Amino acid sequence: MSDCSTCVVRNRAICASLETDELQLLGHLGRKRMIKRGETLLWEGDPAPVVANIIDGVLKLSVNLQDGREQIVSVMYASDFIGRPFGKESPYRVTAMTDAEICVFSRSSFDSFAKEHPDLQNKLLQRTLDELDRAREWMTMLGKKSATERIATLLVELSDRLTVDGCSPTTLYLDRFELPMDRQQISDILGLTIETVSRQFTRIRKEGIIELPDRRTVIIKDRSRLKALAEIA
Amino acid sequence: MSDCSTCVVRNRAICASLETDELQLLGHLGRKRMIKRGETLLWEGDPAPVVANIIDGVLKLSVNLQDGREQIVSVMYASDFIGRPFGKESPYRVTAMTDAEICVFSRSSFDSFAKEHPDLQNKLLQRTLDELDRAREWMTMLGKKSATERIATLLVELSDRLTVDGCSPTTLYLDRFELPMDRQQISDILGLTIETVSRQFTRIRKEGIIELPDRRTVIIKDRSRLKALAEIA
DNA sequence: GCGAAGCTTTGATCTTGGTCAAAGAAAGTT
DNA sequence: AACTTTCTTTGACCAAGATCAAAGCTTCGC
Repeated sequence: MSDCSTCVVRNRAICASLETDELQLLGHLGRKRMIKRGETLLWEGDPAPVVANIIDGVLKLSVNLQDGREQIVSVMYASDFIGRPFGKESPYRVTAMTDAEICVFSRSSFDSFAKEHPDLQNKLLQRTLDELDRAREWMTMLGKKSATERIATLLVELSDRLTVDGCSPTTLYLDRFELPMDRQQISDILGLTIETVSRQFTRIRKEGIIELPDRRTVIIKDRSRLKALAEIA
Repeated sequence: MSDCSTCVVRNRAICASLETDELQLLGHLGRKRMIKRGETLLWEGDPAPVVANIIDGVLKLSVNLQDGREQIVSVMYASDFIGRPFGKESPYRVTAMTDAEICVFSRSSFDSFAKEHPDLQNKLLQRTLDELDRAREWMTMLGKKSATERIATLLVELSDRLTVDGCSPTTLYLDRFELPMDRQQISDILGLTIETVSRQFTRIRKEGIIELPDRRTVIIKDRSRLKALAEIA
């Protein structure tokens, strides 16, 4: 079991909808678990035995094609909810992009707990609606944006979502952060090739908008120009 | 008010989660409404005053960019649910692609009804999760598929979703149907240009996979080859 | 520290799909 | 029916990004 009251994502995860006593009940069902970078939590087509809250780290949801390529359909951060409650198997593979800490529940026990807590279910619905909005924004990117715009969009999102876990205000943007993924994964998120990703990084670096002290670190030097690049035409 | 018991989508829409007497209560809140092709039901950024079930017809959700172009992020069919319950404004524009009939509820009355009917809310959650899966499939298409694959994918989806409204079994696929959208709209769905769409139509027509007796009609002559085309690599 | 294995970057070339332009076909109007 | 308007197709050309290939860098193991 987990001690929810001291959980760093207590107020941001779906658990925020619960009262203290209900939280304790849920806590008895959950279990903290570490997963290492690269480890896969859920395989597509699996009867999805678990759902989870992300406490720390970054995970990806991906659709893997027969020829070995993959499209990453979502990148999830601390306080996000993972898995497919109620019925259905998970249609995606869920893999850790960084070492991560998650709070797992068996699907069946979570399902029945949720059925008895409409507030939780309501929160879950709102989360899912938000997730849907995010997916559709991504669709617009894939449908309409150029390579440069895609890179800029990703960097802006990361600098927003990668804030130090716990209690940072949502207005905080990071000007320096570690990429939770390599170039290949960036290309799989953005629907580009690794070479194009690399060339675009070089390009906006040469324009002085960002710095890349090493392959994983990004420093945003000119946020307003980066944001302008991320916008469409 | 609407007479839900005779509604053609009664068993497929979210209303299917309700008992007869609850259904009557909801029916008092709903109102049938016709909208004409091209008419916009909801504008992006609006305080989204309504939610609705589609009874008949096809509607699109779109993100409209400053330069007048648009990305269509979803195409919705009979029995689908439209709108953003609980809070938030609608981030998309909702427009009829064909003449359509919908069952509208004011957001506030629907919200409070849903709060008191967990089954309905649960159904709504499952719908939204399904919708999310659909959006992510679309993302994979936009990220990885070629122009030909995109066209083939859309035609397969339409022949599946455009079944005669009411009570057709889900196994029915149409081999002849009317496109609910023009070439421009197809290009806005698939993230292509209208010229590319036209060329790809011509191509698979010349290969004998489909026939195009007029600009709106599609006849699938060789479904297995069309399905093969829709698959990746 | 040396070598192997991975990443990442850069370069050269090619392809797909975009852009620009114009002609054909339907549909709507007078 | 003639004319306008709108939608669709086709053609010629272009460009963004993909592909193929090779060279630099890191990282890791010994």
